[in-house]
Amino acid sequence: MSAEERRDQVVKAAVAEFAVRGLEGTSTGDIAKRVGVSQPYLFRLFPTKRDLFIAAVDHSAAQVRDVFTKAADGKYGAEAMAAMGEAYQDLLLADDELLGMQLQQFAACHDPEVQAAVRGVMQGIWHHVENLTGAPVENRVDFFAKGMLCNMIAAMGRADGGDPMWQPVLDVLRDEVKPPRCEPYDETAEVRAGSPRESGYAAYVERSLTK
Amino acid sequence: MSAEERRDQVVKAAVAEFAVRGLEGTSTGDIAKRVGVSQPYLFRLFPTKRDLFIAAVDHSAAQVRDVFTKAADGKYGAEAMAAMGEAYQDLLLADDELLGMQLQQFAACHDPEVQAAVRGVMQGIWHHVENLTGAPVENRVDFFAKGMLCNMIAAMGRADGGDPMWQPVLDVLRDEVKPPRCEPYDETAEVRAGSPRESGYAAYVERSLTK
DNA sequence: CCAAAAAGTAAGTGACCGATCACTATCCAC
DNA sequence: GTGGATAGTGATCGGTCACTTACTTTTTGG
Repeated sequence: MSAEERRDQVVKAAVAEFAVRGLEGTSTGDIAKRVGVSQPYLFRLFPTKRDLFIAAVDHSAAQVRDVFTKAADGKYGAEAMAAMGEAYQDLLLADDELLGMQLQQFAACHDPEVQAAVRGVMQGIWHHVENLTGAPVENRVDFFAKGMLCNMIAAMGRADGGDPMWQPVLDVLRDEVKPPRCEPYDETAEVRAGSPRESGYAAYVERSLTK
Repeated sequence: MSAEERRDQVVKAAVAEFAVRGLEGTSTGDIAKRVGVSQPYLFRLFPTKRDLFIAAVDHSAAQVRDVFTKAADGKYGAEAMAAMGEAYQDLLLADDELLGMQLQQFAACHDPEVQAAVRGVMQGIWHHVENLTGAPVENRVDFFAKGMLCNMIAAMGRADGGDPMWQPVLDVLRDEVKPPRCEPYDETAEVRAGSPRESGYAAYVERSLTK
């Protein structure tokens, strides 16, 4: 198997492991065992454990961006954001790993290199949402804030094992995230100067692909 | 020094250490060194490292509740929630440890015992806010969601070292968290059946004190 | 066919970590 | 003062972990 294929496998396994136990709680041996290779071989594919963690962060962020892109396909403005909110909640329910990485990547931000990576990744998602929806900053803040609350509630226990007291909260989130704010915003408003929006969505995707 | 005083010292040191490196990333030796006692002595005060972590979670949650209580003193409804939002943001700016513990406690939720503790603590804060403000669930969801977003942004880098791109986001948060929703809610609305509100704020404080 | 490059591993290494145990020092009631 | 409770420590143990080295196997291009 080529090194590149192995690297992909390793990153996926790393996401699965890091999402549960975090950067410091996961051993490289656990990841190697999941892939089915020897533990030392990981260090030929990635120089350090931290680099592997950052690759896992990048991978799961790319997944989120893809889901947003697909959800918003052909839509714009409030409609696009509604579809994205729904898609994100479905994704959280379907995929534990994504939630775990969200939690763990912020917890690992005490490491400057990880912090820089997380910052870049979150900027990417932020601009991606901006480009996909064209929504003003207030709506995007709301969108992201609700997403973070979803993460927190999911961390405390998924719907089954968890406490039913959060159910009304989740109901509110479902109702409110889908149309992120009740009052519609002005989709014809001009983009403010210096906004990354001006670079365009296509340009952004291209940039993130070539990187 | 009495064991009880030492325990308090240790918990405070544990908050400082755990907030940065998390449950798995912090060694008991680091905590002991910060307190100025030997590492084995920690295990006479707390049976395991995890128990100490949970004590740290409880401690920082009590701090948040205290800040909310003080901020809401003499106020109710929207006014109380506005004061609490402001107090929370000030607290986040003034106290790195609180933010760190917020991040780390959710990341450590893969451990069932930690998860149970975090769930209890967050329920406490949730009901506390409910009792202090009497605000309906939509407003509290908004309040908590914005708080989580604050945590995330702070994790990616505080105002100084960080990226200025989040400044407009913070501005929105400042404007919106203070009056949590622009439209005022009906403060005379009857409390829904089974709501913890019926137990009353004073009763809640008493319960949390005797615990 | 063969040599070089690439894929992959077994066996370690030194450091660290949570927890235990056996021990000492200090205080206080009688 | 003495005996018991309590505060506190040094030494250490079994185990783990990230990472290295030195080696073997497989693939591949000429």
